[in-house]
Amino acid sequence: MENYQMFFPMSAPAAAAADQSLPLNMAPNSQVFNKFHGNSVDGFSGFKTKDLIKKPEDHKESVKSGQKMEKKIKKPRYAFQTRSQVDILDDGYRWRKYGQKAVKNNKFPRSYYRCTHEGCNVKKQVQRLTKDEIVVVTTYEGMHTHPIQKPTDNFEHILSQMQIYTPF
DNA sequence: CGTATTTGACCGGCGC
DNA sequence: GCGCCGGTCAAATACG
Repeated sequence: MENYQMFFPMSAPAAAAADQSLPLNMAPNSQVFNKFHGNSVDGFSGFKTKDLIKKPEDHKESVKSGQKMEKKIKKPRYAFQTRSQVDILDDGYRWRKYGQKAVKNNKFPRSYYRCTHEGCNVKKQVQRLTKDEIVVVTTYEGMHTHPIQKPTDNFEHILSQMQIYTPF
């Protein structure tokens, strides 16, 4: 694959609309991307939080008696779709691909990614719609527990940091 | 040479 | 119990 460098208009794509109880600190002092690539019209065509989750959670609790667990919050997943020609939507985090499966009723495969930060088990999956093959659905699962580590952003960050270490 | 990606195997849940 | 299905693992491979 080629390296398509995409810039996302928002720094915290999915977790921004997260209504979870997790202490999300996606990118507190982070940056604002304004350079969106090409597609000026409707970068986002939709945003649905838990609509396309196949199953809420009917899992039996790991604990049976004595304690009650929040059965509401199990695995928060946030999906949003983007119009893009490429699948790789770089949102600023490092993702390592760990799987790819074909989806039923869809001729395009679905890719599974995982955040490569230690202790940060955020997963995401990228899927393309058969109906509109320019629509890419990205589903996030979990919350990042570390600041963003976008290379480009880091560059600016490093530059600003350098001013601390250099007398100029 | 170290790291990320690829890709078939594997595994657990669920329906029949 | 068996087979399908969705998700993950891991060894091999590609890539810088």
